[in-house]
Amino acid sequence: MIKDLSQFVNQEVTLKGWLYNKRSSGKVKFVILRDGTGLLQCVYFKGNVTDEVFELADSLGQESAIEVTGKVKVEPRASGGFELDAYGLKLISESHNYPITPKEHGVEYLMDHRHLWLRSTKQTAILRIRHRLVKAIRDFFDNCGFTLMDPPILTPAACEGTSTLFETNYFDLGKAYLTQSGQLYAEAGAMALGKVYTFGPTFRAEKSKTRRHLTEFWMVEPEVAFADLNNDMDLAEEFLEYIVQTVLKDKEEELKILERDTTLLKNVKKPLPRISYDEAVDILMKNQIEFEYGNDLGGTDETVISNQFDRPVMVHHYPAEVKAFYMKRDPQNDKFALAVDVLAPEGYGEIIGGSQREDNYETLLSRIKEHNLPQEAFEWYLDLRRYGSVPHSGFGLGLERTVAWVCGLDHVRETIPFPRLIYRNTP
RNA sequence: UCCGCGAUAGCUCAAUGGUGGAGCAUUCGGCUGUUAACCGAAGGGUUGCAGGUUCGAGCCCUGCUCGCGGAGCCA
Repeated sequence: MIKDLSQFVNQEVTLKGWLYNKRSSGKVKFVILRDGTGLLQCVYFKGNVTDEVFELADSLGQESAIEVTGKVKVEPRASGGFELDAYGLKLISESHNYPITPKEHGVEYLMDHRHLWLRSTKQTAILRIRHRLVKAIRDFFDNCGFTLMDPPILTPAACEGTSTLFETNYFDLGKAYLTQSGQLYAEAGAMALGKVYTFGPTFRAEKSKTRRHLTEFWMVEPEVAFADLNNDMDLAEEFLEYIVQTVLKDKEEELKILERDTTLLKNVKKPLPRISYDEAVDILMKNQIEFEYGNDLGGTDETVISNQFDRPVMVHHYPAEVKAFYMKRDPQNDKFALAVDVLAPEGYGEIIGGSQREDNYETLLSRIKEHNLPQEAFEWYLDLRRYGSVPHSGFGLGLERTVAWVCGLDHVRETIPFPRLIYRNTP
């Protein structure tokens, strides 16, 4: 593979891949090979190679699948530091009029050709960082005694009762919905295994049209028995530090390709600042932001607040009214929910939302009624409070928002191979 | 659902109400060290759709379609 070439200097190698680009200067052809691990400039001199090979090099279209043979040379003039003094060239399969040229393209056009756009340097860097992030997330929880538990994707009712969900017919049982969160099921898991996490796709049918929204996205949701809100925040900051520092350490090359300024990412270390909703509102007031006390924080509010800090900030104790029914209220003041949102810096907004859960049967039942939720569908959830209920907490981290933040992208649509947006479900 | 912006060559974009252009891509020619190579030439258009105003509309007006950004909702 191209990434391993430093071990093969002055040796003959044969590599398979695709033609990324080519340049020519009469009797010299520069063929840039792409193999998924990097780029390699292959040099063909007329006279050093057969006429057939030279003509073939001349006729290749962008993204032709090829096999090249030559000697690896240290070459400061080539990007990457190595090049191939090439003499062999085989065509595996042709490519002509490749739709994505080395010049500029609009996002809409690139998204129409997403299946091909994925081959480009920037996109492969993003996909590798996404992969590393996913692995870091799994490693963190696996090493902390969590058990992975997969929740169902088809669910009988809304988890939180607020979002609009994708609906489908489920045989004779009526409607089923695509899950918007695995959390309620994770709570059942926490009562069985102590510490669990779910990690899978979730769906929202909201007509959200912003750079932070997808209709299908991935979320990781840890849930811990015998944990209160403070334990939850402790876990969140340790978790964030681990996954961000891991990517910084292992994906330096990819972050460089993306021209990511990693100054602020390096600050992602515990302790993260913790402020209450009231303190957050004070910050808004000091910055002359128009804001009605009691409302949830909007996108611009989050940006103003997070700009006050040099690392992610945790905002806790939100007004209970703007939060989900299952969140436990503060025993000191039941106007507030024991909830926490983690806001990423640089305007990336909420990447984590979590809370301590209501563990009292009577209270939870009355919340379900207040929110006009179908009690029958939540009987199993109420059982968790009937049989050995304990304080427990958890949070959800949006993978795509995290990838966008770490990569410094201005839209989550580039963080997932095939994004699903309200006006796009292809390719 | 609401607010704002946009749609012109395969792509990215120009064009004062008066003969629709450029760069890249494609094809052909030139160049023995190119770095989104460069130089020369050629082909390439129902200006998103439907109406209207005007002697004349890519440009002005109305409606529609599609897209982008934001709000709300949320991770």
